[in-house]
Amino acid sequence: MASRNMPSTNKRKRGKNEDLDAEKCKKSKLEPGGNSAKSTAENNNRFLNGLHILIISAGIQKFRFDIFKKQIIKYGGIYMEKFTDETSHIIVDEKMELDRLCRILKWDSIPTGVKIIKSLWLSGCLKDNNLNSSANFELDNQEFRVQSVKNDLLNDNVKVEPSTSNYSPKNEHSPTKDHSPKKDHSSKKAAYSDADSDYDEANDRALPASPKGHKHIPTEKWVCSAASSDKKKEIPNKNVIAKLEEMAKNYKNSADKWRSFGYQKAIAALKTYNKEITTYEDAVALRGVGKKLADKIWEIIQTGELRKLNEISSTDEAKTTNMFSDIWGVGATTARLWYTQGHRTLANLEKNANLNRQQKVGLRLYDDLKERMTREEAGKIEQYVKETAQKINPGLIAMACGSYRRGKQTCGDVDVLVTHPDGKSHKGVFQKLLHGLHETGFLTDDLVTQDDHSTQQKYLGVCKLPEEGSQHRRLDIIVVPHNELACALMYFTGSAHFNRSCRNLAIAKGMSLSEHSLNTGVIRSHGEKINKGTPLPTPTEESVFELLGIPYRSPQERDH
DNA sequence: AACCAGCATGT
DNA sequence: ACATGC
DNA sequence: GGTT
Ligand SMILES: O=c1ccn([C@H]2C[C@H](O)[C@@H](COP(=O)(O)OP(=O)(O)OP(=O)(O)O)O2)c(=O)[nH]1
Ligand SMILES: [Mg+2]
Repeated sequence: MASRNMPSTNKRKRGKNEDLDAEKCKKSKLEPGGNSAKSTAENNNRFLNGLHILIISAGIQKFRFDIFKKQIIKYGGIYMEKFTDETSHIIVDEKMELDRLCRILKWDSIPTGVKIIKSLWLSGCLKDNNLNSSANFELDNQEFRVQSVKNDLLNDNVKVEPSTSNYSPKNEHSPTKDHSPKKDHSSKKAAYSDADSDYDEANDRALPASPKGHKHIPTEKWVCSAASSDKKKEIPNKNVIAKLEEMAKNYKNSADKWRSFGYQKAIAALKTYNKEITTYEDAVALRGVGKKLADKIWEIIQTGELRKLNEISSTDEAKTTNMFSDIWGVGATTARLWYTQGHRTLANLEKNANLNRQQKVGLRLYDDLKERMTREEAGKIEQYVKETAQKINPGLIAMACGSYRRGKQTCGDVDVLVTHPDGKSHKGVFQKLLHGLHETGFLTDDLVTQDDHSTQQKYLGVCKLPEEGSQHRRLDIIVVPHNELACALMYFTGSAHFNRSCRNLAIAKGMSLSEHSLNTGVIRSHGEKINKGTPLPTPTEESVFELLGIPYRSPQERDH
């Protein structure tokens, strides 16, 4: 990411890249949540002042990488996205070798005046709050460097594996992989071209790929119609899914959202593939599962464990940031900030960290809000909101969507949609409804709302049934105009994965789908919408499916 | 190397 | 602008 | 992370 760039001879390019760099610096200085007195004091010790530091990401975990980045800026250094002639320090992984570095940076030779230092140096500096000597961390002397570079260039085809010492995961994998092919993957891949109906990248592929003997391609060709409807007692690949979900969570909480996204997509593919995966080939044939994930899946199948996961999960960082991220209102950025500030426990957080209002609620109700409720309890909450709404106006429609509408046996929260058939009486409902729900003490805490309710579209809060032993539960309410009901229902029913699939399909068809409308004639340029397009009439959910060109799916079938 | 959904609210 | 969440 |  922050590497592969121009030879040292090049002056930096003007324009885009510089803007980006400047942008990044600005961003990182705006730390969320404010800082404690302690860290303010730390900020004054700008021991990295004037240093232009480039981190080579290869071999360095994203988690550490991001902390480095943030801390460099915090302590007065300049974080560099790419190598320029201003670069003073290059931070590399402990296992980095000079020839590899040269290839990464496309260097013919090593520039002078640049220190190439192992990352432990930076770790030490940050730990000691001091610019330590880098002598013990610099890579070997120059003559050696130049030579090794030359050798590489001569050899031309340098595929030198960086993993010289220690174990090499790849090598441990490949032999095992060879045991697997009990299958001839003759008709394995992609027999069908589902270009037209590519409604979910992961799922569309998953099904067609599975039937080795199934001649039927009938309607199941679109996972849309059959996908998640059947609840199984035995979930195939359960352990694999569990491990990958942990990986996804770890990466999410280390702010590597796209890596997490990749895992989640693979998980979705596995869930849709209703059979036990037994071979590497099985796994890699799934859309959304590439070689690296197939390797990991294979390892889990063979050993029941994933070393990479054990490695990550055993770290203090992962444990702590995962715990912090379970607080409502605390995401990856804040969790990691608190970690780098030295916080390790929830109790410590309460006393010493800087929490916003939502996070204080989240922390206070930590245990309750982590739990899912039974479907039955969710039904009672829906009913409570519905009755309160209809006391205000009997014509109001209120229904639980989300996991409840999809028929799940447990619900993480209750998502209530409110509208009115006359197309206008939904206005002003928030004010009255929230007042009604507060009045009885049903709502215990607000998380996201609006003071004057003038343009409010959603309410996120906490409620508690008036019953013995009831727990605090998350409640989401949206109020929508009746002409947006279909799209709002689609959105609020989900699942989130399902929504994103539909929206991806919409993009592919030159449309755009949101909770408000399905627009056509959308023009995008460089990923950005130039023209919002025009809303299509969508009287029913069915009409949305039809306009998207996919068969209707009941809520239960949208549980991806 | 770009893309991976689109939006509301809080700070 | 960014973080967080739906 | 994967796909295009
Ligand atoms: O990133 C998201 C999250 C949610 N939603 C939609 C789909 C989802 O079904 C609905 C409600 O969100 P919630 O987080 O409550 O998910 P859920 O499907 O109801 O699951 P849970 O049982 O955890 O509440 O909002 C999205 O479109 N994108
Ligand atoms: Mg929900």
